[in-house]
Amino acid sequence: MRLRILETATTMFLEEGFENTSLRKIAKRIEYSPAAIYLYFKDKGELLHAIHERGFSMFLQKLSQSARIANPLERLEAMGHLYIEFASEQPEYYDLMFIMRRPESAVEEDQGWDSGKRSFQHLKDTVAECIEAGLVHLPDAEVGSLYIWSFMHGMTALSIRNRMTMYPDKAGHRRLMEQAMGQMMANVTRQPPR
Amino acid sequence: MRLRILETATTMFLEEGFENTSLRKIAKRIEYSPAAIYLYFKDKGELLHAIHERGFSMFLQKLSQSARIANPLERLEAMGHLYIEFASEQPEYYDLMFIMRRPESAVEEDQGWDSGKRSFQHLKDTVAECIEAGLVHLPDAEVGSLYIWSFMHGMTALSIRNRMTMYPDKAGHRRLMEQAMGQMMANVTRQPPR
Amino acid sequence: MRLRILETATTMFLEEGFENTSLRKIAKRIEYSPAAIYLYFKDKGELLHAIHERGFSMFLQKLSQSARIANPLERLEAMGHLYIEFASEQPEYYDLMFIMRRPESAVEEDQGWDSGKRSFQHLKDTVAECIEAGLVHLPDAEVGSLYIWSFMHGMTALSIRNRMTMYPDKAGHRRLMEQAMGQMMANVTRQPPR
Amino acid sequence: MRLRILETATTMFLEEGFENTSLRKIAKRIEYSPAAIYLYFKDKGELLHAIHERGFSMFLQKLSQSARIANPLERLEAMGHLYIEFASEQPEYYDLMFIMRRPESAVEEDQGWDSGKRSFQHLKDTVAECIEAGLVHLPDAEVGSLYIWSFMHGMTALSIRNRMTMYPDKAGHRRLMEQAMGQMMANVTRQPPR
DNA sequence: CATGAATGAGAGTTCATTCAT
DNA sequence: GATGAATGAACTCTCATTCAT
Repeated sequence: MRLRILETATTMFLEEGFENTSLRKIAKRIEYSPAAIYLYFKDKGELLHAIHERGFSMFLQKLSQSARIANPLERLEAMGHLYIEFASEQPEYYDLMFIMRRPESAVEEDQGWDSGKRSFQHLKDTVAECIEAGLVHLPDAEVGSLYIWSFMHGMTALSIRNRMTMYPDKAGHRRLMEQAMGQMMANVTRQPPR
Repeated sequence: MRLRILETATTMFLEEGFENTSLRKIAKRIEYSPAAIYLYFKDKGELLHAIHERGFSMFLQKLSQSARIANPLERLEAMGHLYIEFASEQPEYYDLMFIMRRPESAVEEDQGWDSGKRSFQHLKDTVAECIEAGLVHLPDAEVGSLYIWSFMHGMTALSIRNRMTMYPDKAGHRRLMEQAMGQMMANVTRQPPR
Repeated sequence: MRLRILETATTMFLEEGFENTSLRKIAKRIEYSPAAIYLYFKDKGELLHAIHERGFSMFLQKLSQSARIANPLERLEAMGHLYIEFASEQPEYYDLMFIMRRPESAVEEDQGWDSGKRSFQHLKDTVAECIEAGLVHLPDAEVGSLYIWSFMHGMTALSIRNRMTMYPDKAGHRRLMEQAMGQMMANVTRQPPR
Repeated sequence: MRLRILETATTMFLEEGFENTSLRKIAKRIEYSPAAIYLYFKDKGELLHAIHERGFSMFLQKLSQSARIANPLERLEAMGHLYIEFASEQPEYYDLMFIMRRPESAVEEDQGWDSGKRSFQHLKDTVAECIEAGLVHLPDAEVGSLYIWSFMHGMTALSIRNRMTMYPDKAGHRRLMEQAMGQMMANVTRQPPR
């Protein structure tokens, strides 16, 4: 069924890369006929889209675990941890959602990216709260949240796309990221005036 | 000639991705026969590799413009500007060098990534100097430089791969990035104790 | 269907040689698309292998017609006739099985040649019986059967590969072969002492 | 020069097979340009033809070593040894001359095969002498020589094209062939009446 | 609901050959 | 006498997709 295809496809996208994953191979793996996939998805693009959506739903759910934290700074920090957690646990989804090239058409219509926007808005709100509460050294929620998100994305993207080979132990990346994030949070937090 | 192929290929790799760029299409675009490419490059991989090298050579040259700056903090800042400049002016190369999925084989042998490591080392040295001079609020050059690079990469990668559509004016991204970088530098710079 | 491809391929392998027979040409001849062949055979090698097996199955079946002959000498003679018959009726298969260059890999693993060995063993057994019964002038079944097989193969190979043009009437080759075989049998058969 | 190309080509035909030897590869091996070959040979066919001729010239020269032997039976036996010697020492030439498929055109015009015919004639003459002298148990020179040649060719062809894997030690084939030939000669030689 | 059969398009790559220089 | 540059045609093989059943 639909879910089965989705999961197999996702796994294979990770294992072999998107471009190297053909419908044929997916079909063979789940022991269905290639044609069967077309009963559930119009074409390869739609399959991709569905995975995309699923990924974002998981992502938002993950982040929402921080929603109940009252203190905005603590919430911000929690979001960071959850972000790293998601990227580490679901690199294939992360890649698909945030790194993989989007088809030109999708970019124009900004299709399937509202979840992305919502996430960003969520971050922005939290940052704004932090600023208002004077907990953070950022004069502008807009730029501030771009700054934070960029940093988080940069780390994960470098790791996922194998550009952090100066730290060859890939399993250790997560700890590294946590450390770097600690650094960032320390810098962002207002300095106690002497 | 060789250069012509290289440039066309680079452009096309960006436009369509590595996997979707066929030698045939490259050949057609430069109005050569597919076979002609093989006179200059052993195979598709070698072509990719050549572009890669060219990109890094341009990148290192760009960054080296900051070498003559004595003050390490100023140098660090200059490097940031140059980084953004490179990514804006040569998004194809940036993508190829830092974002595009690397063939598994290349990852294992860490082929063609020494330039990458050298760049990172360069950054690390500068950060270390800043720390030593007490110009910067980072307790550790290793993590500190990962932090800075991640941030820089994150911004450019989001922009290049069309994940910053909440700022629809793509031409304005560069200014945004400069602002965010300013923010980062401000946060990193030691606060004057009262 | 499968059989159709097999037969066309066999014919073409003979006509043009294995290396000169492309899947494309086979496909065109049977008015299918090249891709269709891959529905039935994994690759060109498998196609070759399938033909090979079919050939040997036909060959063994042909030879087995002699099995019921009790007298070993008569059986040996019958085998000779059947051998010539097969080579004349199925020169494509004969060529493929006994003459065509085998891919180096197949040679090393001795793949698909067990039938070949079985046939030879069959011959050896018969020769041994003849020797035991004193019907034949050969002191050794091993060398004796190599001798006989070599002779049979030599004739057919020369004919199939067009090295018997000193007898331009190709249709007459079969009769010639029968005669030569008669000669061989006469020589092999023990001479009546005075 | 011409000879250099010829020799390299021959060697490569052996090493890799005729179909797998391209002009490019030959050119690369002798460190000439592919185009250079065309200065010496009209096309690949002519190159092949030249090798063919060279092979036959070597073959005839080899066989001619037996010409001075007066006793026809001894001469016949010597020819056999020389035949095996040639096939063992120059399997690539033997293959080209006696096994490799001839282009249809060559077959029709019987091109380049006069040497082949001459060799056969030579054999036939010797056999005829043997018969006349009553040294041999063959009632007919025509069929008799076909018989002998077929046998000799069969052995060598089976060995060269890897159909004698029931004797895995390829180096030992030559001894085997000599033995089998001994057998044949014994059978052919008239039996002493009682 | 599912498949078997089929295909057109296209991939990377190699080849024999030509021709201006 | 030799080459560098180039190509058209062909190769094996994979893919996304369709459609009758």
